Amino acid sequence: MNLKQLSKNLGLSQTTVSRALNGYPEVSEATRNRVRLAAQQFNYSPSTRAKGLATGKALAIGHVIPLSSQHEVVNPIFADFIAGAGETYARNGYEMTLTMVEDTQEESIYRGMHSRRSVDGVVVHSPRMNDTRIALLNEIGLPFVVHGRATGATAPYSWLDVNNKRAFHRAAKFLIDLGHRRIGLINGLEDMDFAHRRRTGYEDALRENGIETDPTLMRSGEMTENFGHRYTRELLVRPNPPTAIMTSSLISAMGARRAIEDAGLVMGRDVSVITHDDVLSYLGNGDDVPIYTATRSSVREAGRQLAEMLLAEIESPHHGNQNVLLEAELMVGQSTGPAPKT
Amino acid sequence: MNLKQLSKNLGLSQTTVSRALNGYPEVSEATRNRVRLAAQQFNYSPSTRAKGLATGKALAIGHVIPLSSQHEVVNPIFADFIAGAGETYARNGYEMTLTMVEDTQEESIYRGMHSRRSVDGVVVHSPRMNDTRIALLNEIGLPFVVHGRATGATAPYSWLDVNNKRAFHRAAKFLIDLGHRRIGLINGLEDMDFAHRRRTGYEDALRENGIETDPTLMRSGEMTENFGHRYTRELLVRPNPPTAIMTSSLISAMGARRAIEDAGLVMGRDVSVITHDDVLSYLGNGDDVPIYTATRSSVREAGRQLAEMLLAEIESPHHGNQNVLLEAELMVGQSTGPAPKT
DNA sequence: AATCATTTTCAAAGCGCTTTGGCTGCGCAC
DNA sequence: GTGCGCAGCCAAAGCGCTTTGAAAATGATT
Repeated sequence: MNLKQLSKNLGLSQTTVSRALNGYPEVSEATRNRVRLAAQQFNYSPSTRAKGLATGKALAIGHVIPLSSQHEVVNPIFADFIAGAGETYARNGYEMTLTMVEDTQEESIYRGMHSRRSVDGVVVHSPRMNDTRIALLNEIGLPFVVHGRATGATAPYSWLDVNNKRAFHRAAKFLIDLGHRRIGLINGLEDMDFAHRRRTGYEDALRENGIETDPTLMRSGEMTENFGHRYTRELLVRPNPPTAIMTSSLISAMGARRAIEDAGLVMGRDVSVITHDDVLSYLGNGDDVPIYTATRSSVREAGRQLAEMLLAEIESPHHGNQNVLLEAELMVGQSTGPAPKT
Repeated sequence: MNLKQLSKNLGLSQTTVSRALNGYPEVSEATRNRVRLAAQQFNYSPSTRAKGLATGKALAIGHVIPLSSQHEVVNPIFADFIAGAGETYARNGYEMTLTMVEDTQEESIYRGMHSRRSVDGVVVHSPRMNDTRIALLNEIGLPFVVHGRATGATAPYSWLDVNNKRAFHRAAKFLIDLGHRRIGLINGLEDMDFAHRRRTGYEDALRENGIETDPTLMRSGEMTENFGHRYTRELLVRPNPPTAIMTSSLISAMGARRAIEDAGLVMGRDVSVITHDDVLSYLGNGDDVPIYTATRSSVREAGRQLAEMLLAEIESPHHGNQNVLLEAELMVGQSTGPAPKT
């Protein structure tokens, strides 16, 4: 069923039917109802392609997910982020198109999206330090919002981010207050902007409290379970092992815990752990009392909000850039305790 | 830059330019090269929408991800599955559109996709027992491939599945051979078809070896860490606790391990664990020696293959249905050992 | 009853592409 | 020199919608 057939059926012109369905005022309520009913009855909905052609809008948002070319790891937060964004799109009649791409080819993907006009805007995921995508998107004029920020980007742009620096600052301070002096950091890849900020927060807290930072206590890598395990093990066999460890994700925290227990130690007593928790739906940090003390911020909620920002930007451009900084909560769980006296 | 401008620039008709770019033979190689060069130079690529309108194809595949309406859990395998499928689509010039939807509204989503012709085909995720989507898609004539199977579906359809029944049968047999008699099952939601099959494999193995199945040893739910933990704890405080546990995902296995250790027991010595492992990129089951003994099958590879099946179906319909059954490997890790003598 | 202002409807153009059905001009056979 | 086949190109229609500009119907006003 298409517009032509539907309007013939109703004995109306395509114009009228189109207008009736799209809520234009120059159509009487009586006919509008008649049209709506018929549309429903015949299960008519306008072809996205034709509509897009006629209006010049794609009614679609692109998400380009970079796969780090070496590791081929899919960041597990995407599923939840996208679920959040998807809710917003669905409510507003937008589609979401997903492209997974090696980070080396991202530029051509964005150019392609723009020149074939397949999306009205894009979400930039996992910004790196000095990310080149921002300049690129500004240049080609494709609306976008960044999930995170890109230290080093010169032009202004819209973003939504968690206050990673403050979160890790607070977490480190919390450990210091408990008497910890040697605190390990198991961070995400530090060319990622968020990981860089987290390290800064951690280092600032140490310095402000008169603790020298020790590069051998910090490590960055893909946030997998194995990475958390491997590096925690390395830390624990040192002559002077840390009494506390901060990790960038619940998954690497689980690896850390495994290493702690492998070493015959008890998490929260012998070694404290604080992690960042993105509140992924399938992970969960304990039922009532959190297992891990954590800086917490829902990535799904971030997805919802960011999508709204992007749609607003698309529907009324040139309203200036929007910047949203979400604060993470510091939730105390069972994984932290006073530094053991040696 | 659009076709019209490009052809004017070249002093050729739109027909010729279009044909040159799409590789039709009625164009001389000389002009074809000239056109290609110019297209590249002006960064021309045809509008997907216009192309779609003209050809009647959308060059897009829809993935509809059901969110269980009660739990709002995003199954973590989607990220990897979609990464796999995305590779195939990218290679073949297809886009992927994603819709996250409460399972109660799926039907209208599929109907909508079809009537607005926004996709050429869809992937059906997480089939349930007696899934109604298969009949629906057959009825409206939208090409599809199911990731999994739907026990109870009457009409034939294309699917790609892991041999879940055999995998769990083998795993249970493996435990029985080690002397285990009381084996717990922590399964996914059993209205999901895969979970049902896994239970059947487990039960068959018990019965074939003269062990009575005990419903109080089995439980099904969302495959979260917390679920694995909670139910393992329940099992372990029973008067006659199981000596082995099978779980449906690495994540619930991690929860099970946590409960085992909370109880002061050692996994692999006091309680054996076997899990299914979907080989998610960020999880990893140990580095060299697997931590968990597992039935293993890469969901990412499944995504790649399934996407290929779907594209084949779209490009040459009526070739009959394709069915692919992947076998899971049984990888022995450190989480299993002989049943403790009581 | 005639006029005018609204309201309601319509025909047709246009969005950017593909594709059908010619048309042109060249080389070859007769 | 006429005719034919073929390679190479083109004009125009059509895909399903929106939107412009105009016409028809209605109601209010005198």
